[in-house]
Amino acid sequence: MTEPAKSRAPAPSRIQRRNRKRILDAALDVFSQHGYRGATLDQIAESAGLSKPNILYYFAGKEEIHATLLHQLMDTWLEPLRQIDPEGEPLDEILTYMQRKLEMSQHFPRESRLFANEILQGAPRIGPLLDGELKPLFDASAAVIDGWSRAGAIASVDARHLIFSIWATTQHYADFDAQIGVLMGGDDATEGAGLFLTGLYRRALAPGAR
Amino acid sequence: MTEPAKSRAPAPSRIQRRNRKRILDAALDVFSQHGYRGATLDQIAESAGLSKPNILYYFAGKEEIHATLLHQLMDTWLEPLRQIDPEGEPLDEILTYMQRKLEMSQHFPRESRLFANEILQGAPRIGPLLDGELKPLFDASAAVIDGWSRAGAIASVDARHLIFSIWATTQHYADFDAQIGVLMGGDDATEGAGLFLTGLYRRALAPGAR
Amino acid sequence: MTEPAKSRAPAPSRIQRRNRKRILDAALDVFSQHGYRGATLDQIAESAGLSKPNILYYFAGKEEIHATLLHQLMDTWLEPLRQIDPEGEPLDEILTYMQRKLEMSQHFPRESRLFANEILQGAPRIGPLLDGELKPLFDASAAVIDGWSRAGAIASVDARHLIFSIWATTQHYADFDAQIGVLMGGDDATEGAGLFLTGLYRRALAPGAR
Amino acid sequence: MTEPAKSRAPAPSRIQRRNRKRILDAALDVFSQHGYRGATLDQIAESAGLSKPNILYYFAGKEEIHATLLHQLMDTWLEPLRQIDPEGEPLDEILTYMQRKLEMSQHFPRESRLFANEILQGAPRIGPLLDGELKPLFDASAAVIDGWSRAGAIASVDARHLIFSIWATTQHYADFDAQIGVLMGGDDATEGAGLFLTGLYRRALAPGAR
DNA sequence: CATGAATGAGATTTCATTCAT
DNA sequence: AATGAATGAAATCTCATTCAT
Repeated sequence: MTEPAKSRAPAPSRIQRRNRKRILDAALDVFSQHGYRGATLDQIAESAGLSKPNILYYFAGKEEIHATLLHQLMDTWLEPLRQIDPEGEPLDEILTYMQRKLEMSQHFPRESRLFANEILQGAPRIGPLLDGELKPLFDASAAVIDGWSRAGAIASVDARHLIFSIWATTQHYADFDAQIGVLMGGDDATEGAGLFLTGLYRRALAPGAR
Repeated sequence: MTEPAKSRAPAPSRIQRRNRKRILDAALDVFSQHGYRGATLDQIAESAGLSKPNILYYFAGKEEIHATLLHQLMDTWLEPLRQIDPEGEPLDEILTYMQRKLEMSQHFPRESRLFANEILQGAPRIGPLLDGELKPLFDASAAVIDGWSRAGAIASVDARHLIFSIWATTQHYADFDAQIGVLMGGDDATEGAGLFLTGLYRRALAPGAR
Repeated sequence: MTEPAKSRAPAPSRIQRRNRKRILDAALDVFSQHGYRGATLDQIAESAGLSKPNILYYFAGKEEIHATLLHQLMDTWLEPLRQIDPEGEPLDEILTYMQRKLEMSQHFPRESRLFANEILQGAPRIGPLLDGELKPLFDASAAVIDGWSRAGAIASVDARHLIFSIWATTQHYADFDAQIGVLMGGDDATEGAGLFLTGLYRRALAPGAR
Repeated sequence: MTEPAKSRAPAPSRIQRRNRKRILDAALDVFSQHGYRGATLDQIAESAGLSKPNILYYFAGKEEIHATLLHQLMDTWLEPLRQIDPEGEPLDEILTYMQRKLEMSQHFPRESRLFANEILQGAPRIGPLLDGELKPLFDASAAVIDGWSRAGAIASVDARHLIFSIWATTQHYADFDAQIGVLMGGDDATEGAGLFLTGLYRRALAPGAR
């Protein structure tokens, strides 16, 4: 007995799923490198190995592909923040959070650049998501950290700026990779970044530090 | 008593200077907000209050306007780095440098975003400048700071990553302003940023810190 | 029994072939009449009955259409020269060659004008073809004729200038048609041209003529 | 005693005459090389060493410069034809005419190309001149030559096609110079052309030739 | 006489999207 | 599910000409 067709939302076939993935992957490449306006459907189609009209069979338009990417991104992006354990050892929690963010930058540089591009241009397409998804989580996390700070478990800092600084320093390795590549010559920045940032935040957040 | 016109170099008239300034200012607006590809001459012309062909009377094309902005930017951008005094008090020098960079982000957010946009997309147009102008200065400054670090005048850090972190944290306030605006609600980030970063780097760089 | 499609080379569809032909035909009209710079894609599109972007769907740009025409032209253009038979009766061979060139002028005046336009402006786009394709054939043909001349089979002439004169006199009827139309009043120049040129070259090349 | 200003047509000053000459000379360069549509006022102004508006102070527009050149050209161009002496020795007269035309091509190649360009495009701007100036002279000259031909003073030829052939062969050395340069390698075509054409027409027109 | 400044009309080309199958 | 063909809208840039002095 086969399932009766309940809704008209056709269950996506394997091919459909595979093609959507291909398109999104190609689009991530292209959008993260050229920005929204600089990217063309031709480039995406070429990179995905599909025809242009076929791209538009799966997505209503350029905008929708971009929006889909940003939505998918958001979940991944916020995951580390969610994992901060208010009951954990404060300094460890923060350092671990920083480390996770750094790893995300290193493993998902395209996502980082896609996000940076969007914010840089005033978040014209992601604005609502920031307010709806990011802000509550941000506020909650900042409250936790502020609690630690006031309790003397870490140095006295403004939690919101602390979070900003962690975002900035970790994402920098993805977003400004072109500059880092030039300035580091042949040296790899990956390992040094982790060591440096760990030391930086450990010293800066050590409870009792002046 | 005015200077007699000695040289035959076609001294730009007052109108020329004014219009070039207008154009560059308008272009800075537009490029920093939409990126190179997203910006249109129409927008620039509109914003400059000049006709489109008139824009092209002053600059050979879109690319030249962009290049001019990036070149002008570079000088301003590197100035704080040049002002680090190898003979100064190490911690002060670094904190002052950070403070200057932060002020630049706050006073020249458009320039910061223009630069970020360019790097984000792989520095396709500014690449040579990075290698020719930025790298030597970067290497020299890093050497000075590394000297201080090895001498124990500041905590033991990798100077190159320290500089990256200063760039990242200070520029973040300009480049990610759209996000910060949402997350800070109505609060102004300006003052808090300075206090936070000063504290962060003071503690992290204090000599003798573990 | 049709050929099975074996190769994966993107065989141009019937529509493709038809449209490319239309475009090239329209472009030949326009280019031969207005020259490269004087021709516009608008005119070509209008004349081809296609939209302007559709023209650019088939050819990468104005330049490519022009180049395609010139390349196609070259083959046709050189055919009569290739047909000179070194073993044939010399005077006949030359007169037949002249006659063929004259017929080409009369049947393909647009091609002749396209070519003339290009050479007139210094062969900026066809230069390499002249050197690579035309010159070897020209040299070979001149050598044959020079052989005949030295052997006394025709009058003593410089073969290279003889060829130039044949080109000049025959192509003149296509290239300077506008002038000829005015000067001949209503009379048709076609028949007279053949008779005149045949007589001219027969007398001028007759062996033994002083 | 100076001339009283009689008419309001201001007598052209020395500077005016010099500048008009400069402009026409520059325009001849540019028009003959790029054709009417391909030429730009910028190029002409640059080549003349004058500003663009100043060009337009002397001539009402691009069209007028072109028209002026064509009118000036016509006189020079027709001069050799006028010099054919109906009372002279027929063969000499024709050979001398051919020689003069050839010299004109060699001394004034730009004029030849300007004219060729115009005719090639259907004589859109010189049409009336052909009908008004050239045709009467052409008809008269053809009548003279036809008289000689019928009288047996030269071989029996159609005078009109004879004139066309002389035009074609002589102008070819100016108009198709780019092609001739390639095909002659380093050799100079000047001298050979005269010898060849003299021989060609002498033999072809010798009275009594079959 | 001369020119720096400005522009409207138009040229080539790009690109997201739609059509037709 | 897929694609070759087609296009309207818009972007960059050119150029003859005009303005204002």
